[in-house]
This record gives sequence, C-alpha cells and structure tokens, in this order.
Amino acid sequence: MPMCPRVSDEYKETKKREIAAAARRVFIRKGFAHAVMQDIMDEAGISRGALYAYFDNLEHVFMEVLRYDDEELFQWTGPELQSPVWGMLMKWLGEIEQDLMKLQHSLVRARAEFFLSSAYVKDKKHYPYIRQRYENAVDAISRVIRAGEERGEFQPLQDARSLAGYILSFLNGLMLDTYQLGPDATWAEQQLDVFRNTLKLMLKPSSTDGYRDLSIGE
Amino acid sequence: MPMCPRVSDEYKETKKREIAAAARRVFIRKGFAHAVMQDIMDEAGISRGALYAYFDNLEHVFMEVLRYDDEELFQWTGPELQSPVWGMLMKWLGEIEQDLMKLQHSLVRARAEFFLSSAYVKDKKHYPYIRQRYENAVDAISRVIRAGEERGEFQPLQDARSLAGYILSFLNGLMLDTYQLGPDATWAEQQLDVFRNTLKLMLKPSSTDGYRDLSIGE
DNA sequence: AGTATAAACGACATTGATGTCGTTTTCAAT
DNA sequence: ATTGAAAACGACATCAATGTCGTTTATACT
Repeated sequence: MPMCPRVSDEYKETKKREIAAAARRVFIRKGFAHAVMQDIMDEAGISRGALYAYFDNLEHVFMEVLRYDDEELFQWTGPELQSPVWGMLMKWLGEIEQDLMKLQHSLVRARAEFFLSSAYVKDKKHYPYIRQRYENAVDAISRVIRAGEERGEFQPLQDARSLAGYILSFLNGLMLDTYQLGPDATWAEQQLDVFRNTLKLMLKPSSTDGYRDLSIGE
Repeated sequence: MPMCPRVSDEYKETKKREIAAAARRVFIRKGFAHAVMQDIMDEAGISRGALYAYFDNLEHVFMEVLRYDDEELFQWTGPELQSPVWGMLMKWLGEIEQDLMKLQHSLVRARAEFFLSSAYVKDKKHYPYIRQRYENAVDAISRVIRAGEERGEFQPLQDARSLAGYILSFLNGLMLDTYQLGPDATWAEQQLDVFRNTLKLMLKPSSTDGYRDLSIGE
C-alpha cells in the first residue's frame, strides 16, 4: 500500500479538465499556429512545471481539448431521432447559421490549422485520429439521411454516404471562408439558402413543415 | 546618372521569379506552417543574404508566390467565353477532380494554412489581399453563371453571386478534406457527382451535351 | 586592366519557445 | 505535530529560426 498519494485521481482529472478549458479559450482566441504553452499557463494561472505534468506538448493539449469537445458534438444524431428528420436537419443548419452570424468564436479555425499543419509531420501520428473524426461525422449525417429514407420521409437522389460527404464539405468550406472574412463578405446567409435548396432537391423531403419554403420554382 | 548598376532590372526580376519558383516547391512539399527561410535558400541554392535582398520574410515570399500563381488561375473565365457555358463549367470541375485524384500536390494546403494563420495577426495586414482574392474568385464564377443566364442557357433558381459563393465553399471544403485524408477517404468522386447534380438542379442548363447525364430522376 | 557599385555570402547576435529538473509547497495519513 | 509523497513552481540549458551586417565576389563601364 502506497504511503499517501497527496490527491485523488479525481482531483487530477478535474485539474486536467480545468487546464484543458483554459487552453480551449486560448485556442479560440489565437488559433493553433500562434498559441504557445506560455499562453496556456497564463490563462490557467499555473506554472510551467504543472502544465507539463499534465500534458507533454502543445499538440497533446490540443488533442485532449478536441476529445472533450467531441463528447457533445453530434448528440442530436442519437439513435432516438424525433420526427421529422427534415426538421431536425434544418434546425441543425439553423444553429450553424447562428454561430456563423454571431462570428461566435469556436474551435473551427484552430482545428483546421491543426489538421492542416499536422498533415506534414513525417510520422503521421494523428492521421488515424483525424480520419476517425471525419468518419464519425459522415456516419452521423448518413444515419440521419437513412433514417429519413426508411421512414419514407426522404427520397434521396444519391446514396446517403455521398450526400453526407457533400454536406460536410460544403459546411467546412463555408465555415473556413466565413471565419476569415466574416459572414458579410461570404454572403453566408445566401449561401446557406442555396445549400438548403440543394438539400431539398436532393433529398426530396415529403414535407417541409415549419420551415420557410423558399418557393423555388418546381 | 548613377555610375553603373551591376545588373539590369530585368535580371533582378528574373532572379526573383527563380527564387519564388523554388519557394513554391518548398511550400508544396512542406506547407506554409513548417516551411522556413532556410528551406528556400537550400532549394534555390542561394545564401541567406541573397534571399533577404529580395524578400523581407517568409510571408512576403508566400504572397509573391501566390501573386505569380494567380496570374493564371481563372483564365478560363475570360470575357471571351466559348459556348456552351455548362460545358466549360463541367470541364473546369473535371480538372479539379483530376487534381484531387492524383493528389497532385498543389498550393492548396499551404494557402489554407497561410490564410488561416494570418487571421490572427493583430494588424490584419493581409486582410485586404485575402478578401480581394475571394472577391475575384466569386466574380469570376458569377460572371460565368450570368453569361449562361444571358444566353438563355441557364435558368438559375437563385442569384449568381449566391451560387458562386456556394460553389466556392463546397470546392474549398472538399479540397481541404481531401488533401488531408485522400480522395478515397472523402469519396471525392461521389461528392463531386452530388455536387454536379446540385448544380444541374440549381442552374437548369438547357443542354448537357457531351457530359455524362447522371440520370437522376426528373 | 582598373574601378566603382551592387549582388551574394555567411557568421553572428538576438529572440522566443521548449522541455527538464532541482527546489519548495501542500496535503493526507499517521 | 510529524512525515513522506507528489504537485506545483520557476530558473535554466537548449534549440531553431530570424534578420542584420561587415566582407567578398562579380560585373559593366571606362
């Protein structure tokens, strides 16, 4: 029996999450490329030694931040999908639009920077993680589309997986551009209108209750 | 009258372009985040002093590389658009698809890294340039759509500018994801099929001669 | 050939960040 | 209270990259 560990495992877990939360704020503020360990120490109010006791390096910090973050990302695509699926989808897009409009600072940029720059590292050690994230996102969206299909609510013109990829690509692209230039420069709202239209045309939802019909000819 | 400049202005311009070409190779290989001045000196086979005689810093080098590159980007959207516009559009997408498939290393990643990371710098000194680039791209695509519209070839469901933004967002997003994960992981081909479909539905081209009809119901 | 001028060179001082490590502090069990 | 373990601290050695500058080299004109 060890003499006496000074603090409980629980304490350490809590502390780690605290530091990660501080780091998260830093990454939101400065992105990944310009963030340094010192920023995190300052933000968390801890010493160099303490930080390095919990994390090996900046990449490690970031990966953990992402991990905590992901725990609540695609919650809306649980097994228990309330009806109607189209409504859920539009609601989700609405939330994304809100984020874009408010220029609400999220991890979007830091994440993009991180993934991009880690594409170079020789050993490719994050690749499985990055790929897994992408797969998860595609799966979540595919599941929603298939749910709508099985209920007879959608009649997709192409397969769910391809559509899911398409949806992700567009949203990623829009978020990136908008992050840099602002929603006014990119016409984010109008782009989203176009996008909603394409979804409608591709998914052929039987009903679009409760959401504005853009009255596109057809 | 100055005594004698050792070399002509032309010589200096040539040399600058040579260095930029070397730098371009470096950026393609390592991206922006991991490239350093030394890499460019090595690649170009010149000394530190020489490099700094032509460029102030790494960002400066990159901006110049981009500038040279842009000179030939949207050439296909000149004032003299050959018919049919839909065909041109599809041809362009085909080229993009080729690039993606070959994983042909281009400046895509470096450019994204550069724009993302320069979003932080306090003084925002590149902002006008970045924005200008975006505007140019949107304009070029808008022009194409309007040309098709004026000729009665297209009947767009929404305005050209919104559609242009939408097109850019999707392509940017697809390129980024595909750069990181490869065209197989992202199902790039299938995504592009979906995308072509949406374009067809949104632009309603009167004819799609010469390009595969995906025989979507309708 | 000789010379003035600027291009090219590369050593160097400087900066900024990293990860380590010996020391100090804090806590829980005795 | 005492004590032992480990959490937190912060000084420090190290490293990598930057931008400068005094020196050397190349060239065009005389």
